[in-house]
Amino acid sequence: MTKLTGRAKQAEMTKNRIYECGVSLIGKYGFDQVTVEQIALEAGVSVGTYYYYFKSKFELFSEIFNRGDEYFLAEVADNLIANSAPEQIVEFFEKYADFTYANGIEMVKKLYTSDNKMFITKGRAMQNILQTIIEKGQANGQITTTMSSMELTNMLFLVGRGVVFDWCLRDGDMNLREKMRKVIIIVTTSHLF
Amino acid sequence: MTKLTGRAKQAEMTKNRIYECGVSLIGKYGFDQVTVEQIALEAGVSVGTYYYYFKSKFELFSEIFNRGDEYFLAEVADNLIANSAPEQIVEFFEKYADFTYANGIEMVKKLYTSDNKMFITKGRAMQNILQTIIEKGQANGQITTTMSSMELTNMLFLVGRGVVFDWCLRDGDMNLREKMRKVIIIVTTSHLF
Amino acid sequence: MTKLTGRAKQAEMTKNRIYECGVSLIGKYGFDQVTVEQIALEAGVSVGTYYYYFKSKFELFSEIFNRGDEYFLAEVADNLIANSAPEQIVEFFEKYADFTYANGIEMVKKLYTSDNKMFITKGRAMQNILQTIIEKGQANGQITTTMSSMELTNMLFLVGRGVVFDWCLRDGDMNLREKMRKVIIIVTTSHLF
Amino acid sequence: MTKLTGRAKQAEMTKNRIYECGVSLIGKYGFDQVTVEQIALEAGVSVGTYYYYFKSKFELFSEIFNRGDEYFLAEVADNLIANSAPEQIVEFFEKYADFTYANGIEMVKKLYTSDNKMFITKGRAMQNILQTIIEKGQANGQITTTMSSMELTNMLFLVGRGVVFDWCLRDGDMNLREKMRKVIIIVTTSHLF
DNA sequence: CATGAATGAGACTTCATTCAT
DNA sequence: AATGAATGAAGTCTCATTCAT
Repeated sequence: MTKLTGRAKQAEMTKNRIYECGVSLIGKYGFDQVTVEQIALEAGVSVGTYYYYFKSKFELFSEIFNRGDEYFLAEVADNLIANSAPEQIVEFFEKYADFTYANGIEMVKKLYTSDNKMFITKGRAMQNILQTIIEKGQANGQITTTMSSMELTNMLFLVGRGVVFDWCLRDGDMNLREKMRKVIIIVTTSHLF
Repeated sequence: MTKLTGRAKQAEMTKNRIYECGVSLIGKYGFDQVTVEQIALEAGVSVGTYYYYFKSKFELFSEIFNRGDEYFLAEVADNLIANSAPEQIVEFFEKYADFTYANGIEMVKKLYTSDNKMFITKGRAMQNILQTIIEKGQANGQITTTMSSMELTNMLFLVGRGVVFDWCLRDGDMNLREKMRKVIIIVTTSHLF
Repeated sequence: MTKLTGRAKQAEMTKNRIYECGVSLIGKYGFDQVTVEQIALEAGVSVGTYYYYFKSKFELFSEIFNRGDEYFLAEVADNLIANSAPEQIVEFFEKYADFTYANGIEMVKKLYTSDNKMFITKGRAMQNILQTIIEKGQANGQITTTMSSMELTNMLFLVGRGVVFDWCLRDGDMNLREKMRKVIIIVTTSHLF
Repeated sequence: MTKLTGRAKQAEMTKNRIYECGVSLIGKYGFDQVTVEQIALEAGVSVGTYYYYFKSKFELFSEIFNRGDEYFLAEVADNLIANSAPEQIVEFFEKYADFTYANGIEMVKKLYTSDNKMFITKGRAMQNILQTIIEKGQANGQITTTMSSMELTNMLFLVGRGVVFDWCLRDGDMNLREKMRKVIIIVTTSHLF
């Protein structure tokens, strides 16, 4: 089964190996603490090879985020089992918590920096999924229409990020999923929601 | 009680100057981007002098947080004018927003990094003030007792930080005080609060 | 005489393509600033292919010079229209100026570096043409014989290169042909020439 | 006699040591061939110290040129012994040749690159000295006035550089002073001069 | 109290060249 | 004839920290 379709496959494997090692190392020690040399060493390639596949140190980091987003889209979007919109929202954020948790605390810590413009890029997969849920909820009267679906989406993410940020601050020393659930429920059961 | 003239006063002034310049510089460019040499230069002292007053580069950063906490304690604790506990909570977070706002976006951005242990270790003053409000509210039935005052305090701070973090993400391009008010009201009017 | 079809022709075309792209790139950005990878990319071949045709990065640069010399020999040698030797010398250097100009300022800049041994080792074609003119001039008394034809040739080239070098220094911001003409006339009308 | 006036003098000595070693090394091997590490090593300091005194690798090179210019101004300007303007011009370029020669072939080679804007910076000491000579010569009818003093200055430097460039090409294998003398005499005795 | 020269480890990045396919 | 993945030495530069004065 290890039949290699020539160098192309080999190359992809190499890039993947570098990627995996990079993710792992950054996850363990943090972006600034990891050097390109370490990543290369861990991946069993030379520094030059790292730069053959990634233009800079940061590019690998970027890639992490992109892949994560795709993953989330594929796994979560069509697999919500709750019935009502508010319940789906809770479920959504539970998965968000799970997804975050799976990335590892150090990884997430690095991501949760205010300079990370990726959080607020419009049209991100996650945003769209949530907004769709909300719009359906508004359509059948389960969710307030005093705020727009986008505004509500933003607010929920804002709170969700607050939970994750808190989790980071405590170095993961709390149940992310539970806390997320609790907080989101409080918000979605407000008179004003 | 020695009247601060001569060397002692001079020394305090020097330390203060270094501190102010450090804050300003970090606020403008971020902690990692500012060098000790720059701070010293700006303060009109030598690198050696910097190290006479601060054990390391990070120690100045620490000091920023300490002073901020003290300031908050002195100004906010005894000046809440709202009557009910929930209203006081809203007021509290409005002041938190104002205080944050006053620190400047860049400064706050730098502070709002998950590596910043000071959110947990320091800032107890703020926590205590809020917890006291909550406890009074629980005592006279204005606030739920299904969660402990500490748990509630933490949750509120978590949400509050979520708002600030969001503000950072948007580079200050939103009304921090308004958003804070809105979100905190939603939480405190929840069935479960 | 094998009609250049199939592989042989293909190969020559490939080498030519690499050569052209190399010249163009070096002309634009300078030898040190251009990488083998860039040249290969521009030529639509792989790095490996570059090394199949050129032993090193420098070999392409060498080739530039060789081809230039050949070109000069073919075009200039038999096409001088002036009558007297001194006039032919002026005409010769006008063509040298034209030829230089045609190579493009950046290309020439790179060539006009004192490390370029090719000025001495190569370019014999040009030297020979000029020397022949001078010898004829000496033979019929138009040019001094107090210096050997070779010495005079070298001196004239030395001055000619001075003009080109100046042109380089001014980034092409002067009329190369005019200046060349002016300076060479001054030299060839000297009492001592 | 080795009394050190404190650190200031010590520092100056260090910078000078780095400078001297840099000049020497570049003179021997050429700018691109010398590394900062080598210079530091030779000077007996750390790489960091090199960068404490020079902002970049190139800055030392710059300094070489500047100091050379100053030197030329001080030594040559007021020490011309020839009487007529044309003779002074010859003398001037002899000194230019001597000065160039003293800098060492490798050094000069590096300097004689068409990218070196310093050659044509207006108001350079050397230019001014020569132009003054020419203007006096024009004033008392020794030099043509069909060209401006500036034009003549530029032309002479152009030729002078041609000689130096030739000397570089031949790796110093010719008598720079003699050749310079010869060529400049030819130019200054032209009908048109 | 204050200085600032000196350190040196270490970071990121580039690129000519090779070689298995 | 052609590919392009892989190499790794080498280079420039930064900066927190120390210490003799």
